[in-house]
This record gives sequence, structure tokens and C-alpha cells, in this order.
Amino acid sequence: MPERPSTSVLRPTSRRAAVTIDVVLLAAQQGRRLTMLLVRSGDARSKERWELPWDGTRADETVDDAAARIVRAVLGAPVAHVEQVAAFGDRRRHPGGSDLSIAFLALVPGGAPGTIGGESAWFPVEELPPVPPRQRAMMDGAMEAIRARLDQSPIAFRLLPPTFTLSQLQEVYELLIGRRVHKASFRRALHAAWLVEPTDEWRSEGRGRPAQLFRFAPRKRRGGRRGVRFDGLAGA
Amino acid sequence: MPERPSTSVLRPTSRRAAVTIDVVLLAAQQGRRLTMLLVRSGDARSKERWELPWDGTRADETVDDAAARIVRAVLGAPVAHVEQVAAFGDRRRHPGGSDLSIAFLALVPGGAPGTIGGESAWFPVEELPPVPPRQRAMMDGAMEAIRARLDQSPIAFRLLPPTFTLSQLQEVYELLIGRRVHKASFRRALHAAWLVEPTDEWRSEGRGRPAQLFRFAPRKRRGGRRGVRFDGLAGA
DNA sequence: GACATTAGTCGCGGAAAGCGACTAATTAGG
DNA sequence: CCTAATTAGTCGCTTTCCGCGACTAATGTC
Repeated sequence: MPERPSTSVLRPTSRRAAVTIDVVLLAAQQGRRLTMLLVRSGDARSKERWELPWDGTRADETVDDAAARIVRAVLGAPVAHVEQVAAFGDRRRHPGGSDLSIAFLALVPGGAPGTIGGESAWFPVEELPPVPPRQRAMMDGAMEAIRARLDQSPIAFRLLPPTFTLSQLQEVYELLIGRRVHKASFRRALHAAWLVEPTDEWRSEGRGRPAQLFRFAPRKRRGGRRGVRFDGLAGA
Repeated sequence: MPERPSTSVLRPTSRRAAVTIDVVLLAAQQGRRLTMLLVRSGDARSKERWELPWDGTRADETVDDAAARIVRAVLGAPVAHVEQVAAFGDRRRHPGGSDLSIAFLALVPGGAPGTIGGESAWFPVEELPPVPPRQRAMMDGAMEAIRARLDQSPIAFRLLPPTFTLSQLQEVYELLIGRRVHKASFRRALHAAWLVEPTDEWRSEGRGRPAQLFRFAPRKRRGGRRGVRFDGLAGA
């Protein structure tokens, strides 16, 4: 970084930092549990140590590129939805000893695929093994980001295959917000928002009435803007 | 960064990066316009170039520490509310030529203070001068983050002095969401959320009936959880 | 064919939100 | 003083939203 002239208000005491990109990969296991992908630690002290997939940054690569590359490396295929969570630049320990780590969230559609060898595994988010402290903070940050963005970003839809039943969609929402919702209310709000359109396919899943398959196809919002919401503020 | 053993799924091609912290400082100018603090560019090519306050990271300093330090340096005093927006690690140009920049949002309570010398100035957010492209993206990201977090985080209250009138609070909300809201509905929702408590002071501001002063004092949330909201999803 | 199981809808009652109109307290100007 | 203008604050009607129980529909199981 070049020296800035003395007219600047701030004088940079420039210092290069070791930066890593760490990815929280999530999948909804058949709509019943939310799982996160961890890889076996390179740390030789123990065979049963796990950590988030991560890598250093490379020259001429954006941080988003790096996140996509890590997803491809660990999953064997890219996924559509990869978004940044936050940068974690504190003194907590990172497995690579980096100064700064940028957490990304990647959503794997249609459930967790099989893993390659024993080098990675899907863990239910309620039963995660210990990981280095900075990665623990990144996991928590990613889960918090999911809940905060759930109604701004189509996160639930990105955890489902291209066509899905409304019961599946409701199960994913229930997983993400951690409580049951009423079926009729859920569907009423969903249809009012013009987010899905029906296909002409039906799925017969063992017993019970077959369910119609839908696809995510948001329509333009009708003008009606809502007022100010104070609900989310109590205690903040 | 140490070499990772070959058992790792990922092989870091380690590379140190020049990292800056850039701060978007916002103040509500007497409740009528939202203003952002820019500093005169160190770039010698022109006297009338402006940029966001920024600095490099220092050893043994977290990114949050660095953001707070930059705020103190440019403002002469710390502010309570400083939160991270996102990391910008693309190929867009940064005035310091850094590889990676982390944007922070800082809210200055009670309006914009006077600036020291001519080295910095407050600009209305609708009339911002051109800045280097990465900083432009950071400004946009900060404004987007404000709108996204407005109902999760007490952003509007952090732009006001410790005591304020309800009309002032409403004006700040209107500034941030960019449209008028109905007075009675605003107050009904505000009081239902138990976010403010009245003081015994009244402010007489020239003409019109004096207004009671309130302070931000959120009470514990009563249990009532809401259902799933799909409103924010159309078009996403 | 009775029953269990899952999908999908209807409609009631209460809560929340939009909105105009009202009252209240002050200053400005004759 | 008295009136008009201005800002603060509330009331109540109407509409919309939402929780919820109860219902119908279509399948598999025994």
C-alpha cells in the first residue's frame, strides 16, 4: 500500500494480513433436520477434530470467487446461493492462524449429498462438534444471519430442490425459525405474496393424499408498502 | 500462516493481503436530512476529491477496534453505535490500493457536529460527490444494511440525542425508509412495543404546542411471537 | 370398507394497521 | 385580547391481517 500524503486525516500504518475465507455449508436433511458440512481437521493432534472448510485468499481472486471455489472443492459441485455473512477479525484462534476470516453462507438445495471419503461429514446443527473458537463464532454468526435475512432473502427456497411441496417448504421454515407454524396461515401468507407457482406434477409419498409440486417464481410486488415495525426491537 | 498437512481437503496457497477499514459515518441533520462524513482525499491530483475515512489494520488490533479508532480520529470523540456492514474484496479500486476493505457503519447521535478545519465535511446522502468505486459500493452497502436492520436494531434511536420528541423520532424513521408514515399509526405501534419512556421535560420549539421528551428504554418483550413474513421477498 | 395419514381449504373472531378528524397548547400578528 | 397558524397528541372507524379449529379430499393399510 502506498504512503498517503500528509494532507490526509488518517495516516495508515500499513500492515499486510493473513486472510481466510470460511464457508458455512447448510443443507436441510429431508426437511427434518438442518445440517452443516465440516471437514476433518488438518491439525495432527487428533484424528477426530473437525473444522469449517476454509482456504486462504489468492491473487486476482475476489472473496466471492474464493468462497465459490471452496464450495466446489469440498462438494464437488457449485451451489447457486452463496452469500457473505461477516468478517471476523478478532484475537480468537483460527485453524490457519489467520488474522482475519470472512465467513460465507452456502445453501445446498435438495438435502445433503453424500460426502467424498471420510474427509467431510454433515452434522446436525444442534450436535456440532467443538471447532476452533473463531469458527464457532462464524457458525453462530451464520445462523443469526439466516434468521435475520429469512424474510428478506429467499433462503428457505434455496434449501429445497427446484420443485417442492408446500409441506416441505413449511418444514424448512419451521427448521429455520425453530418453531411450528399453522398450516393455513402459512399458505395464506405465501399465496398472498405471489412467490410460488404450481406445476402440473403431483407427488405421492407413501401414505396420505398426494401433494402438488410448486416452484419458486416470485412475481413483481404490488405497490402496497407496510408501515414501521417495532416488533424486532424489544431487548435489542 | 503454517502449511497444512496433506490430510486437509483444502490446500491454502497462502498470501498476505493489504486490508483497510472504511467507515460510513451518518448523522441526521436536525431530523430533516441524512448526512455522511467524507474526508478530503490524500490523492494529490485534485483538491476537490473526497473519500470515506479509512485506515489500514494494525497489529494486535481487532477490526472493531480499528473502526472505533478511525471514528475517534475523524470525529474527535467516540460514538456508541459502530457495526460492521460487510467485507468488500473485489477488484474495484480503493484509495489505499488495498486488496480487501471492511465497511463499518457508525451512527452519530444528535445531528452532525462541526468539522475540524476543511479536512472533512458532511454531505447529504442524496448529493454525495464521486468517490473511488469500492467506496461507492461500501456506501450503497451501508445504506442497504440500514434499511435491512432498521427493525432489528435500534438504528433510528442511535441517530437521536438521549432525549427526543416523538416527532423527531418519526422524522428519522421517515428519512431512513424514504417515505412518510401516518402519525397515529406510528405512535400506536411505538407504544405497543414498549420502547420509549416519557421524561418529565417538555420542549417548546418556537411555534406550536410543546412536545414531551422521551428516552429510549426498551422493556422486555412480551412472549407473543409472530408468524412467517413473506412481504420482503417479492423480487428478491 | 373402516381407519390412519397427509394435503388442502373455509370461515370465524380477534388483533393490528391505515386514515381522517378531532382536541390541546403554544406563538405570531394584528 | 382575539384570531389564525402551527405543532403535538388522541380517538374511533374501517380494512386488512392473522391465529386457529374444523372441515373436505385423496391416498395407503389392514
